[in-house]
Amino acid sequence: MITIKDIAKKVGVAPSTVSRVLANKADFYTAETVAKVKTAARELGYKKNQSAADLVKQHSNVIAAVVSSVKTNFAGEIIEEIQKKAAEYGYKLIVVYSHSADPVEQKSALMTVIERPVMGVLLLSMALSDDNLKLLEEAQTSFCFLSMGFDDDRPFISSDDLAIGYQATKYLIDKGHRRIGFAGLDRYPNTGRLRLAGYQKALAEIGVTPEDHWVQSGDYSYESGLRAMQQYGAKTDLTGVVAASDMVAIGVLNQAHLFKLSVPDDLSVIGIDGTEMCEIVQPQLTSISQDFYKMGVAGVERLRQLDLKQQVVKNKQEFVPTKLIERGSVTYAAE
Amino acid sequence: MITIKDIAKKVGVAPSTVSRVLANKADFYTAETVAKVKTAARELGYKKNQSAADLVKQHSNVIAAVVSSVKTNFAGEIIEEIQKKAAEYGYKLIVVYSHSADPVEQKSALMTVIERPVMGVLLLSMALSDDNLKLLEEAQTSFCFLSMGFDDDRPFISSDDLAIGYQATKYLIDKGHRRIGFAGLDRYPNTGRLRLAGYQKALAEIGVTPEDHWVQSGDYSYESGLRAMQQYGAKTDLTGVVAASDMVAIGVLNQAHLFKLSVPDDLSVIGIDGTEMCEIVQPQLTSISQDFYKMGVAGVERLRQLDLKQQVVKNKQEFVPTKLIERGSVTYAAE
DNA sequence: ATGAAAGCGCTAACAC
DNA sequence: GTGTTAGCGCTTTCAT
Repeated sequence: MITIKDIAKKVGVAPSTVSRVLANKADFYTAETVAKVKTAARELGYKKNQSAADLVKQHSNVIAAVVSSVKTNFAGEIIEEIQKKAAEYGYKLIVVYSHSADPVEQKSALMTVIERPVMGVLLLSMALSDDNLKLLEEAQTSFCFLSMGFDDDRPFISSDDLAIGYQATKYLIDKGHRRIGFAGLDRYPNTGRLRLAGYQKALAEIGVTPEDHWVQSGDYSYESGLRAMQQYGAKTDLTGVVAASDMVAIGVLNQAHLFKLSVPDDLSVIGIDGTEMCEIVQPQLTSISQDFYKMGVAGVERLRQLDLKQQVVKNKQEFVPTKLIERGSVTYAAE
Repeated sequence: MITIKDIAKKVGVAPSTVSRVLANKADFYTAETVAKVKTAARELGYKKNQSAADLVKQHSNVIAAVVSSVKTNFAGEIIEEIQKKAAEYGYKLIVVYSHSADPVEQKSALMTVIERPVMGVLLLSMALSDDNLKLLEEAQTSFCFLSMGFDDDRPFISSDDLAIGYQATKYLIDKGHRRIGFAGLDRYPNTGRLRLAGYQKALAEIGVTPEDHWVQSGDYSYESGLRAMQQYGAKTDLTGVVAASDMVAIGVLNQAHLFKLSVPDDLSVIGIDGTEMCEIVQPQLTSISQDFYKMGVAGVERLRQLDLKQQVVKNKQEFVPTKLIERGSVTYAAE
């Protein structure tokens, strides 16, 4: 491995000079030195060990994103936003994946990022176990949860999941639906519980108590949607379904299709997330869009504020607005 | 920041002892010491600086994946495989994203991983510019390209893209098609050129010369598929289309649908990749499946061999077999 | 079984 | 402008 010492020796200067030249510090050295150093670096195939630099500087410009590889597909969209915003500020982004539910794998993913110098960590749709949250809090690293809210005091930027559940359900109610299912929901993380609560609240307002089989659990995946619809059955008495994610909605759509049910005429379906998938399926999917752009940007900004120590985080818990986009999967209830 | 020194001071032992205990080195110390050290570590909220350890050990157990965020969606599948296999060997995985086409962004992504201690880097569907390839080669880091082949001597594990193009086209030909389009192709990276060559070869065998407008360029995205089909037009004389990716195929499908063309009756469409999307769309998509499982596993294995220095890489360039999965988007040509 | 000391590659005072 | 020195947090001989 080639180090600055090797360059220093070859050029006949001190390692510190090499360091300064290569770091483009203000030009406190002759053009000649610069040229010699840079040439030598190139010739030797020098590659900086940024970790060593971070070690002495006690600072890194790497943002880490820990992403739950949950079977919905919005992660890509938000990662792209984070990356773009990070690049604007000269931050790099590394991503590690974990399954939201398994604490051991969670810990491994978390450790991967907090055991090395990172400027901050963004947790994407992660429901961290208590142990792992403690780990993170003790790690002396800035962090912020994205796209998942909590009822304790940890920092997050998320959609208001209670509102989402409510809004989706209310929308179907306003279209005349009263027998409305909720499909593909993962009750374990907060997100799921809140969306369910919103659903129940909207139904309660019109005096409807959901029957047990109306709510079908799952894991936000396409398969969950398929299964939920299979449970509802071809002769379901439901006229509308709130799906826990777009992928679930598509599963419901396809299984309904297999049952020869027409969406939206026989069954209205509304998704959650507003991913690109909505426009790709037939019929196009009416969905509650989460503002992934805003979440990504706000996440990076927040880490940046902490990095700059310009200000303490205010507004630690922040909701970003959602928007219901009407497409073709919902219509008025029949009767 | 709490270091082993702090623990050492608190417990009244040397830092080296703390290091040994915490690293679970063979039990060359009393149970009492172990207990004291571990307790102190917990109490102080000690967090290891793995980078510092890597620095002295001159070794890391992190595999880095550089992923081109090209608009096809197989990356998730292969990353999952890599992660699983890596975990088996105790390696961690970090992922960085880049756009395949922009050398500056490529370089930034590449630097992010080679400037720190990594055991090896896997390049996923990345067409590295010459400059950046040189950078990588000089970095003294093991690497291997995945899911993209090359005609120089760099190491890769990929599907045989020429064969893919040929196989897809030949399949349509065997179904009686002669006027066959190729949609959504990115000619820039090798992958695209090879698939196109395979397509041309298959057509040449039956004495058909593709007309200019049969081949529609793109970037593997859904939108590319839409656009390609728009170019072909509602009254296209094509009876079959080879799509450069599943997402392109779906774009073609949907635009055909808008044109009131029935797939496969009016137009047969075959995709490439074999992603989960194939089963989700209507009609289900016949596609050439790439074996992402095998690529992920083989990539990790190869890095591991290099890491262990057990053997030099043989079989540096390796093709993994593809498989044509018949679903519902192709049928016999009409006439 | 544990301590002392050296050093990984780099940067940042502080000299000169 | 550039060299000297110290040290980031950790591991690893080599002693004892």
